[in-house]
Amino acid sequence: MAETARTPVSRLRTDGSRTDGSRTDGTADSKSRYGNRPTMKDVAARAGVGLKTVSRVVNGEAGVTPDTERRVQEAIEALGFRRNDSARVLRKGRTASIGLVLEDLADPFYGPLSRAVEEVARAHGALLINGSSAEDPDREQELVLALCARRVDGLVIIPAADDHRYLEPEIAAGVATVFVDRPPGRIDADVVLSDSFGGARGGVAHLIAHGHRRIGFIGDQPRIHTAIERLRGYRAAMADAGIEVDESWVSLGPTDPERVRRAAEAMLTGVAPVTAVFAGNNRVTVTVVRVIAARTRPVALVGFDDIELADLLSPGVTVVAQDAARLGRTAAERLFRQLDGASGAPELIELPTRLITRGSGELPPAG
Amino acid sequence: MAETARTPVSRLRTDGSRTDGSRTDGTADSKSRYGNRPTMKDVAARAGVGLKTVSRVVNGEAGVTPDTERRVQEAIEALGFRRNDSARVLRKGRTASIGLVLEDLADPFYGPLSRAVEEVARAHGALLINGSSAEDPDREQELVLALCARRVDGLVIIPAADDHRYLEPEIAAGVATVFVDRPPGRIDADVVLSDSFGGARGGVAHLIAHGHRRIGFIGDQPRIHTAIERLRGYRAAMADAGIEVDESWVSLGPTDPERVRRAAEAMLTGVAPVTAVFAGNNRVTVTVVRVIAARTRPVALVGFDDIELADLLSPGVTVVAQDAARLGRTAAERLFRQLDGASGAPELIELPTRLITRGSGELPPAG
DNA sequence: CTGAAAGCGCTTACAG
DNA sequence: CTGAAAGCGCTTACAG
Repeated sequence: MAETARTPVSRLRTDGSRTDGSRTDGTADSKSRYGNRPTMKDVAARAGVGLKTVSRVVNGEAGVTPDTERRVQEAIEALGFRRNDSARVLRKGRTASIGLVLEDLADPFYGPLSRAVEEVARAHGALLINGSSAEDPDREQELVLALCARRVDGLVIIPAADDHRYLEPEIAAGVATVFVDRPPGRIDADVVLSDSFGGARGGVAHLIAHGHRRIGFIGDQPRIHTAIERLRGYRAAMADAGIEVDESWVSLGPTDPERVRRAAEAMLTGVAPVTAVFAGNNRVTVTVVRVIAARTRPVALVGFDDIELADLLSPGVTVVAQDAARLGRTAAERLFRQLDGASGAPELIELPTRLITRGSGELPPAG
Repeated sequence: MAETARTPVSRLRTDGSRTDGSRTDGTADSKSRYGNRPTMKDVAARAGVGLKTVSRVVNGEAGVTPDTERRVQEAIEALGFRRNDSARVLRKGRTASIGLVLEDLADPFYGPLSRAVEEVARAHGALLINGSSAEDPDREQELVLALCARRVDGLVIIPAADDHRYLEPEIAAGVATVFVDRPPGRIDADVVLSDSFGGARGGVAHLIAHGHRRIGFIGDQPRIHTAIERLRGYRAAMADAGIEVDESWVSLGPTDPERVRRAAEAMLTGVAPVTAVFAGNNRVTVTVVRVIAARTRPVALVGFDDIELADLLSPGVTVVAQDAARLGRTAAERLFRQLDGASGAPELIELPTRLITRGSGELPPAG
């Protein structure tokens, strides 16, 4: 790492504010607070008007003569005044900010979802406070309650916990709440989900239609709702085709590469090795692709969630895609509808998935 | 989309607070504010103690008898009190929140960077307010100033604008600021960059070492600092090898697939077609991979930024990787050092890149 | 060990 | 058209 020191710069203010020593309220020195920023009171003093008049100008309210307005504007410019929204918020009761709690900011699946939530928030003049639960229920709760303490107007939560009763007082106190991707636990609240069951069932049926009968399922930990739903879809498709599932074909657990690799190797090398694998999410798919690529005998694969460059692999990876941006948009719109006073019963909104065939899911059974 | 209405739930509070009608201050009804949450004043009244004693208990300060503390705790539980950090912040002068402004929350390059910033913020007890500039200078400024109005303690900015003088009053007023990935324009501030020049130079030298002389460069728009630096690295490597650059080999512009595709096709089909391409960032690389895959004659490729599954393509994609997480971590640590009072001159910190060879960059020139 | 008063920087509800 | 007073829900600086 090269560290290059550069020319020192002054961090003193350059806007000339308060060179007149205008603080007149006799309070203790507050240099450390907000870097001693000018307040409306300072502006009022400089412009020779009342506090309320400054407030009117700053908020573009009617009822100020052009001349008065000009004098206030000049004082604002001269002092470099910027309204403290933190104080405004305290008085108004709405913070114009919402919280988004997801599993991991670094997971590409959540990028488009976050961006969609941000766009809706922006359209409503709200800022987005973002945090990762790291799939840890305690961390989720800690983060959610910290957001509530900041009095965010609403929360979009991709839950890690399976018990959200800790949110009941907050919801009762008026915090709008929408769950996404997974349902809340032990409370009733709005939730937007992809059709995990239907998507997985369709994906597995696709493999069956291409001649497979020994099909593996590798999914996320069983405490995660989507893992269970997708497994249920797998079992339904198998049952529909009259295939009995050998339990050695099914593996749920953490989605780190080592665990998934072991699971895949095991079901590909047993006495009744699978000829196809259904991967329960994007992380599983990526690892299974690697395992399959290292083997000589072809293995069919369908993955839940689309992944970048899936079309450029050989064969291309067939996936059950969910629309992450639409999940985020739908959830955020629902949230702002709550904030606008819509007070219907909590709803479950389920978005469809889409099978994208690219080759890996159309391979016939080997051997 | 299936919309399933579920059982209605009551949104009334379940914690039994204020069933005694304890609001005693005679103010106007404030039902709409924060959903009528209990305040320290309510807790104090219920526990029969002073406001300051409640504050002591809530903040874990010493000097409260066990008995008093117990009474206060009981009142807190009974009322479902949660401290309003929004009010606290107004008094304390620090919001314990930082802003992160990046180009696009949906871009996978920024995922690990955001997560790293979040972890550092979390370690310092701060929340992260996140927003996308959409590569629009006006939107960047709007977002940054909105964050300043909320009085975030600091800002981590991946700039879209090339003039940041609008930030001078804010920095002077004490807002800690660190730029990442690209330097600020027309102001002096801390900045953390990857070594774009050196990385590109090394990547192009790698292609030259494998026999290429006609090498294309496709990069981002020329107003983006990294695009210029990487092009400079390309030119330096070519000059080092005594190769004169034909300007038809160089293309800068937006990184949408159509533009990049046209640029790539043009330099691969001209009178002196290139035998290798250096791609200026992850989005360019992805499109160039697609273009190359559709052609019969092999083309060597080195891309700036690593991409997922790059190792599974054939050939694997050779890249100049930057450490996005380290960029974020370094910037955030620098930010909190500013907030802890370190008042040195602004510094430029440059992080090294790493060449990862996977095949595409080691192909010999075709034809 | 405890609490009343003043204040953070705004907006609200009035009164002129 | 304009502004003084009270208040949002906390913390600070004191005084007992």
